[in-house]
Amino acid sequence: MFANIIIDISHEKLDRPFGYIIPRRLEDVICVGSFVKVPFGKGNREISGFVIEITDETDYPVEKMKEIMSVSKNKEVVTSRLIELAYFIKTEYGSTMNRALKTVIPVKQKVKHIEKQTIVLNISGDELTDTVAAYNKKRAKAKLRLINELKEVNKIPKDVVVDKLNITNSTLKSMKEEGVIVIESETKYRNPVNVQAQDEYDIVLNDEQNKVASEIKQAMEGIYSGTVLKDDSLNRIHLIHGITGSGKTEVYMELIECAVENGKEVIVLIPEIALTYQTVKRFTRKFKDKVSIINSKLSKGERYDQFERAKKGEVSIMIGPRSALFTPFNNLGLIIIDEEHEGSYKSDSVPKYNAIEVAAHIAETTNSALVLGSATPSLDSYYKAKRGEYRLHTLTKREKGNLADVHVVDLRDELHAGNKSIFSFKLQKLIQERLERKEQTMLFINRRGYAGFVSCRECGVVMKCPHCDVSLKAHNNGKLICHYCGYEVPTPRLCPKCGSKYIAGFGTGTQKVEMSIKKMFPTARVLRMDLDTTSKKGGHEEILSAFANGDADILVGTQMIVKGHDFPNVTLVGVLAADMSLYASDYSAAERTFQLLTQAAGRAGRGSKKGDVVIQTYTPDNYSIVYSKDQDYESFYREEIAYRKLMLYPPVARMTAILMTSKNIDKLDCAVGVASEYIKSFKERNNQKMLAIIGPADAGIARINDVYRKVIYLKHLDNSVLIQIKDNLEKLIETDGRFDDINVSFDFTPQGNY
DNA sequence: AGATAAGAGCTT
DNA sequence: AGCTCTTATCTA
Repeated sequence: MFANIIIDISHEKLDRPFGYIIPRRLEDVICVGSFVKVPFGKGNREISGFVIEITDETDYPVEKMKEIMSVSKNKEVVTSRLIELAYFIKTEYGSTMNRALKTVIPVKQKVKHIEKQTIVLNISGDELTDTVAAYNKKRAKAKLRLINELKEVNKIPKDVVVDKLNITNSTLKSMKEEGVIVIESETKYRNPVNVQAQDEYDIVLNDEQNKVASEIKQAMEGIYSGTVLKDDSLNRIHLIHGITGSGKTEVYMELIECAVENGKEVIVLIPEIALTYQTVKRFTRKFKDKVSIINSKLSKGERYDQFERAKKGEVSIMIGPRSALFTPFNNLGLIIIDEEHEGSYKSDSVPKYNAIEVAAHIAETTNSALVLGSATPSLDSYYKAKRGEYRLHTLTKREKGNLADVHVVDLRDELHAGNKSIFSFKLQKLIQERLERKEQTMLFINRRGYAGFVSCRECGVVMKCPHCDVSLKAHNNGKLICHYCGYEVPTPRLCPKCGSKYIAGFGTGTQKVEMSIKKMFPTARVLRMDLDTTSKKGGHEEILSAFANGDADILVGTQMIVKGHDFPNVTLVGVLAADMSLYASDYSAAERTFQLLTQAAGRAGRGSKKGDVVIQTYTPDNYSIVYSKDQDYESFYREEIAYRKLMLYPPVARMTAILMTSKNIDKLDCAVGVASEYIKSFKERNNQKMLAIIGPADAGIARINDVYRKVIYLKHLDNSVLIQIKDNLEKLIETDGRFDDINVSFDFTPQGNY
């Protein structure tokens, strides 16, 4: 017998199955999905691999074939269903089969080869060069790269975090042995959320919820009984558009119950940020120990255990972020994706899969229903629903409490009225009221750090990161930090260019808001929540529960505070600079602004008390601001989709971003030119009048970590044309020497800009 | 010539 | 990716 094996090395040239002989002694232990060790290459070095097929015939000469050495203890590491899914992800999103398999299996296998590490050097000068030479006899490429990096680094004083290097683990080990202090990127794990059985759960659905639930349940019964066909997406995929606080979760509960009663298993995706004890409790109260939860803070083992329990049938409901999609259930019947508009459902590392698309594929192959829910559906999903690809359901009534009063404040008027603070008079007055009434306030700002960038008022020079094309952000620990590569320097007291002492921060960040609040309302107890405080204190949950317990009067934070949390005592929400996200120059800026404001406004007045929302802006007439005031999704959608139609933007047309990066700017310029000429000639040759080519241009951030970035956008109504261009371009890139040292990546669903 | 660095090809 | 064999480049 032979086994076809995917070698555990992620490289295009090895991205195919290799045949191995299954020795007699292993015949009973090896199955499809086994994780094995095999001899590979000259010198027969021991490499791991996944068995993806077992067969008794082979094209490869048996006498040249090697034997499998050993099998890992647990027989089936990946189920056949997940191998198929990995193949889908590989072909759909472009990655090696090895990498696709790894995204799909429960335990993140150790990445053997290149890992990003932060290193700190405690040596300099000749000593440094000698050290590097000493431990790098063999690996020419790694060595060269390292030396180049280190030469540059030499200029920087010792004991300073210098850079993030791509180095192999063995090099890292040797460096440690050589006495170089190496700080590896830390991974923090926390204990899983404890699932405790609680008293029976208080659910009575209102008419509206009932209607939606029974419609979807009817479709589910149809799916399970086989009357709904595989490609009947209208019955298979459902979009629930329910305003904030309309009780989507109650509907989910009802649907989950229906699936469980039919002997089916359920996956519920919730954005990581909303995966708090509060959220999870609602599920465990109803479904008790049938529920399992995973989050990214679980250790590999803990996470693996939860997936094993699902595989054995010990649990039937899995709640988690994006990766919970890969729960190895044997009898899946329902996938729910809550807050489906959330950006976190799109993977940002290779393979860049979209959880909604993958879920749709899983639903089709496992005969399950897919339910998407949001108060502010993504334009993409709503468009599909309108076109009859998804079934649309709406919830218009707020369960308890009323929609808050939304006040839009024009910041230009405030300035004219002599208000120099970052809080409008209206907001100040309302905060004061809340403090007196012992109610809570949330203040939201779309930035972190004490201030934005730092510049000299004398000569105008802006403090920039030496490795990235972005300005450094000032933090109140006296340091300037690059938010892209982590580079940090102490804040200079004098301008490094002209020596002026008038060097100061601009803009407003969460820290500055916190300070200003404390100054203006000295008695107020303020909590701050942003990337700084959450990483320090080991998670946002701590801050949120402190706020929920009433430990503070005001919560100041970035995006993360507006997402799906339910604080009954919050009656005031302030959005300090609503336009901030409008300035992003990509096509979905208005969509994200509308989502953000609507979700933020939905935070106020969840309890019995009336709520107020203050939106401060310089552009009060912008439609994303006007419609969010009344939570008028429909009108926003109509205006936004008209714009997308006019401009040929997604979801009306398909778009591809071709991102090209290189350390060498001249080579990059040349390559980008070649690519763009090629696409233009493609357009001519094939008479593709509808193909729009934008660029090439610098990416939004033109340089990150000393790597230059350029981008070309393509738009077309027909995605297959874009794929054709991609295939042709890839061939060109492989053969044309002008693309050496150039990294090219294609993104077929670009969100935000590059 | 001899050493060494960059390049190309292959892996079952 | 990592190993080995091949070719280009450097040192006197």
